[in-house]
Amino acid sequence: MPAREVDPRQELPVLEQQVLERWRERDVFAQSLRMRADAQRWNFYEGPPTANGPPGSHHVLSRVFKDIYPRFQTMRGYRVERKGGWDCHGLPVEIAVEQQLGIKSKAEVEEYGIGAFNERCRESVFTYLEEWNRLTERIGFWLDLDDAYRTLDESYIESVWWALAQIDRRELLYEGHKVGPYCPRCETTLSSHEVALGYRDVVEESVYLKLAVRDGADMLLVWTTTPWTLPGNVAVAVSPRATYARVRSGDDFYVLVSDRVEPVLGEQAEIVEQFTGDELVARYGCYEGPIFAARDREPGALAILADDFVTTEEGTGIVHLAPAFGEDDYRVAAAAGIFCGDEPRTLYNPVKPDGTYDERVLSRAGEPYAGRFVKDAQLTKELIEDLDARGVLLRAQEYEHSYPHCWRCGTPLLYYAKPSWYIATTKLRRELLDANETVSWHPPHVKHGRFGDWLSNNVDWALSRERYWGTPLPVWRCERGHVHVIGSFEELAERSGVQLADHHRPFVDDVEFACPHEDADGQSDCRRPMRRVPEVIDVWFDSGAMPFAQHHFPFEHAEGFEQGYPADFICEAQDQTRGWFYSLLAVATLTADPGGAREPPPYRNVVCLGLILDEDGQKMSKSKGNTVEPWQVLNTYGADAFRWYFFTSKQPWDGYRFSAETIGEGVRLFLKQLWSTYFFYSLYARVSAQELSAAGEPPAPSDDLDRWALSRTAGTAELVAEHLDSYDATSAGRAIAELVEDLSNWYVRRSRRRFWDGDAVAFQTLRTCLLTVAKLLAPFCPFIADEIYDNLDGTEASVHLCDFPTAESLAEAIGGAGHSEAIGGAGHSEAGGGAVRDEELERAMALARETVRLGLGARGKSKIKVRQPLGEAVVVAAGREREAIERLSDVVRDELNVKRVRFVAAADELGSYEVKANYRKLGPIFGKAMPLAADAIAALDPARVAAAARATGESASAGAAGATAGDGGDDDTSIGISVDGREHMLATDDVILTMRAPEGYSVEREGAHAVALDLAIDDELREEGHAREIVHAVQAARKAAGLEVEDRIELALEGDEALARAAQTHRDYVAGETLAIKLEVGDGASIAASERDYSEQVVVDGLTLIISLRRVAD
RNA sequence: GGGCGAUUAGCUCAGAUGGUUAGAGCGCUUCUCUGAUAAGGAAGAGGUCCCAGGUUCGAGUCCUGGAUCGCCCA
Repeated sequence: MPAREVDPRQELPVLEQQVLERWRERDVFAQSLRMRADAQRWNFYEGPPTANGPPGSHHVLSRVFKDIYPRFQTMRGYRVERKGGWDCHGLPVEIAVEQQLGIKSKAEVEEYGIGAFNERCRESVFTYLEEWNRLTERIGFWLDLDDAYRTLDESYIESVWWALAQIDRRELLYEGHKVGPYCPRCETTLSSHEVALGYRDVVEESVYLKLAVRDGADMLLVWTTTPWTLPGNVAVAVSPRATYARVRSGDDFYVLVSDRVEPVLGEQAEIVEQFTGDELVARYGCYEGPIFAARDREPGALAILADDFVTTEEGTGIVHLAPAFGEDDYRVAAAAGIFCGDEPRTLYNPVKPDGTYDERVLSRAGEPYAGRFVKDAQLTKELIEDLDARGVLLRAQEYEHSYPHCWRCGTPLLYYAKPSWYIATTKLRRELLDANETVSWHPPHVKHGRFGDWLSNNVDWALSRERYWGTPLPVWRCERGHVHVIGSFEELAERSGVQLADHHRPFVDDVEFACPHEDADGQSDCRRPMRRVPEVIDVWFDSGAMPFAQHHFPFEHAEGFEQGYPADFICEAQDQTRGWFYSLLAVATLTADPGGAREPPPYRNVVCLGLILDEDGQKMSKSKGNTVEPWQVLNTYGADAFRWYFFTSKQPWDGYRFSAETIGEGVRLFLKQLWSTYFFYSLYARVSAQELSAAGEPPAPSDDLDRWALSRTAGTAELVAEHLDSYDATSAGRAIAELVEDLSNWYVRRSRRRFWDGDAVAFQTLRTCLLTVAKLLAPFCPFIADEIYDNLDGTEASVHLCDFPTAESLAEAIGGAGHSEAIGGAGHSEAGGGAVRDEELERAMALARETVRLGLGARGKSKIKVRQPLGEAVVVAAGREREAIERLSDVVRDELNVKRVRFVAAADELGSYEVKANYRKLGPIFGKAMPLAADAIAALDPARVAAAARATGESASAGAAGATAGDGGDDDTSIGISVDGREHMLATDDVILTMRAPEGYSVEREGAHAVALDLAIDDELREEGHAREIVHAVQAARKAAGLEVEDRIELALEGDEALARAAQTHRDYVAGETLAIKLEVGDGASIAASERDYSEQVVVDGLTLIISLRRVAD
């Protein structure tokens, strides 16, 4: 029996708070872990968020998906550790602190002091920790927050150092002088996956330049989208094999790639000569430079080079080279000997690390551009004016493209030559791709699409950051250039004699030790002091190291790490494709231990979530003010509603368009319907509590409706488990919704009377179904599921400590009787016992419901109310369908309110037919001749076809494989058509028969199914109809009189004679339905005004009725 | 410029392996039920399945090209 009364208008957010309180009291989460302590592991990794900003709706999305599968697998019997984690380091934190301090540059940070600055970072990183924890609990995300890993912890840092030392041992760590993406505000290089986070569409000025060749009047046309790089120009390049043209335009001669002559110069340009890029180089060799004047550059000849990287689809097919600002520029210029790649000082770079020009760059007027930020729009304008004044500008043109910006501070990135530490991930490309092959991606296209492509185009990982708040790069170097990577704190302490309590900057920067490398002579050790390089590492390496670093492996907890590796499941938004998904895989591959526990990949299944957009499809962002505040949703609709929306509204990788209202809709549809069913059960179970407990354990259900409900529930349980096993919460959730819909709108609706009557089997059935739904729903909506379970059963402290239901567990729940038979019984089930799952019955019920639907449709057409009984419904069905509906004909009869259900084998018994070809069957046979075959069939006599179909149908249902015609067309039971000189004997399913409405019946049909109602109403039926109307009217009167549903009454009915007669004839029925212990009918029947509680005159079926009633005390 | 995904009713979404008349929920209109009732049921209106070609007897579904949107990469 339900322990508590259920409020039909329960506010779910309030309920959820109560459930949360109960979880805390009963320590349910911890208990769910303890319970599975010895079970097989199923591993989950938490991708660490940063807590220096408040959590938003997109965090709710990822966190509920991170919850549902672990919760499900726990119920399935696995041990699922759920260690939380926090990403603590990195630029986001530093930037937040800089803003607090009103600081804008690295110089100011150093002035403030690295120690103090990092102390502020350490505090800032947990600013919103409390809110994160509160939200995590409130949305029902079970995560071990007390023992969460934190990337700033000493133990974590030491594990990261260990990993880097491993990587160094494999000779994959190196310092490179490369041109890479660089943020001039943060003054640090970024990695490619960070760059990927910050692309934005921008409109910028591009310029076409005309550069005079060394000898002669011809001018090379050069196009660039980055005018700011022109002061760094040292050469130009052409594509060696492309065709270039020498073109006359007015009085000038220009040189550019042939394909671009018209787009750049217009139609009037005249091609004078053509030659390849190589010939161009040979012909001209040099051009006049430099483009901009500089203090340290003399006018002179600059080289024209040829290289395949130059494309000819855009611009002019001639590009300028500024080796300090472009990867290709750097490579080509170095190869041409313009500077020495090993000697960075020979590289011409007029831009300082803060993104401003140095003293060397001068305007035409001789003014220095020093201190101006190179991407500044005003500066760009001045540069263009300057170019014009120098006579080298052909034209400037706005150009829209997407350009990378710093993912945290928004500053446009520069491609900038800077020494930086790299990991040679390109050397492991094969291993990365192989590991990816074994991962199941959801959705699958990520594997060979976005993620696979990314791995194929892998570039070395730019690891170092010239910043402060991060894991210090454990690289020490002596003046001879020897490099040593420290792999543990102990090693550092041994070498240096210094024990650090905190290995962050600045403390670690002061630690020195003697170089352990051999000196050049090979005889003695170097012994020169080693100092740490100043950089910290990319935070993405921190998070990628979490599988082992969260356990302080290999220094501690080797077992915890090894058993917890790899993850069976991780889940993040798709923006992590190049973020955490990559860093996890890369770090695992870099530190792999072939054949051991650390073999990649570090995860087996990835659920990749889409983005959250607002109602209008716009990306949510704080600046647009279109975010949906999670607390607002939680307080209004609750966590279950929020979760349910994310799980079931669509496949999560497709992204969401939503508003708070959208979520509310889901509540009404599903949660309220479930709650209402649960309320209904609880209400009557409590009313009938005494008799039910007196009756003891009810027998196993034998009623078809009960067995149907249980079978549907069992089938759904299997389906849900299957879907959740394949990470498809959407289909699983929708299956639950369909079940609840069936229980509410069919089982309960059909069984109401049994509940009023205290039918123990009905209670047992519905309780079992509801408890099963609660368990199925537990991973989705953990609050409402637990409330229902706790009130209806409560054997365990929580639904989350139960096993996930199966068809077998359901059989046990309703009494083992049927269970053993279920194994023996092969498919066909007989009434009375049998398996819980009865697919035959489910199909039959579906057919019966279809029949009812059609019958109600026919009623609707005829405008005869359901309350008016009719004589018969004629159902067109044959063979197995007929048997199925016949089995459930009581249901059909009752729903349609008819006296009889008559079956006809085919619709011609009712009326006339149309006959149509079954395209699906005949299409493959006739091919091109199909339209002719269809015409031939349509031309057949429908009645004959129907008769033949019936005959073969019967033989088919008797077990024959199909009717094969004997000899030609004279067989009575076969009809042949002749198409295109081909004979074909029609089998039953070669044609589809549909019926036309006959006279005197209302017919509703759909496909081959049809239901007709006999509309004739005789006196008897009419009288019964009146009686029903009278009951209806009295019930309304009871309600108007304010009576309780169980109140007994005295009733008097007076009025039209026909009504009075009907009431007399159906006296018992009327009295019974209205709970009247005394019923007077006829002229003068009434209760004295002083005695009655209520009286009214109503019109029933167009006739007058006077109702008076009096409540009788118990 | 390239890659991936999306585009189906006013809205949110379903539509295995190509098959007869493309579905559901919400919203709207009408009717109905009334002992779960600020619920439930039935019917109706509402669609160039983004466009154009192609393959096929037959395309929302397969192929090619294009458009729009989103994401990602140059």
